[in-house]
Amino acid sequence: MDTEQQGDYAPPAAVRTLPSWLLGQAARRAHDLVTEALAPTGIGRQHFAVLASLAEDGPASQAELGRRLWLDRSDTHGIVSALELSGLIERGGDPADQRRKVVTITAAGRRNLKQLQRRIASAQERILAPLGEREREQLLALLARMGRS
Amino acid sequence: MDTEQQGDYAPPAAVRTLPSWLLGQAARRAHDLVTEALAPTGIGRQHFAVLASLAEDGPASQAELGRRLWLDRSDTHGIVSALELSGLIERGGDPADQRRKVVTITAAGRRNLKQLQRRIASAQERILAPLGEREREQLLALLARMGRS
DNA sequence: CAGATGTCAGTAATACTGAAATTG
DNA sequence: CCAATTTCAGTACTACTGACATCT
Repeated sequence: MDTEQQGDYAPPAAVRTLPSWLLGQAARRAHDLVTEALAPTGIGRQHFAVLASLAEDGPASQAELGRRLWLDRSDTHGIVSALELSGLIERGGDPADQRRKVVTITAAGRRNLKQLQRRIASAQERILAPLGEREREQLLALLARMGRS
Repeated sequence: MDTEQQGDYAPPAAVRTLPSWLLGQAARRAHDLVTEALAPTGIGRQHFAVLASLAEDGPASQAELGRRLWLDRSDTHGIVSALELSGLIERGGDPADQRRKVVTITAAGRRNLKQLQRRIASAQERILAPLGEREREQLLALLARMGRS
């Protein structure tokens, strides 16, 4: 209840100018805006990612879903379970490999996905609001290049 | 144990191109590199921030420290307690206001701070490694402008 | 037997909530 | 009486660890 950045106060330059700190602040703000945008739907960020992956890249086992989305196997299990309860995905056995459970997005899942994408898009808009069009492209290009090495 | 980004796998474009997702990935990487750089010292990121704030902006009550660093009052208490145990700060009563405890950095704290700053600086170097000098400046300028609205 | 998969229980780190006690 | 400060206990979310049973 105190973390909200206020009035005149600011961290010292030794903190405020750190790339890691600036990234953390921006990411936190982005996280909060997306979470807030999704809140009314009862669906979380990871759930959205799973739906998007299934819609875009097709059905997959849970383990493969985790690999696709860089999620822990253990966490993937929980997310998929919740989505199954909501009827947004189906979890069926794989005849070719009886260890696997093939996860497929349902019609309801696809329908829901579009709603979610609209909400998320508007959150992105708010996140990037302070920047102009050219600056947004710059930022995204720079961030995209920071993934490796 | 599965979150590590691997080989050919990648999230779908609907996720991979989201500003919020890109920020999250970059921030996570930055967080991990800083944490790793500080690990041998037994001192965390927030502890560093407290030391830096005290060194740069002078002594403060715990509540004011929290305001300066955008930390929760409750968490500030824990961080300050740990730093006191290590002898890096001192927590003394405020004669002018007996509710407050004035937190001051010690000589050992200042000495330690320089070591920490070196470690953190080298982490920043690794974080920004993929970018050129001009690009680094661009990125930081853009991030700095995303704090408000 | 090694390796992959799904599942579960539990931990760690961080951010947050709510409240009590003390003092201004 | 209201507000600020320190402190504590507990919650929520996310990421992660370790283990087990099942199957290839």
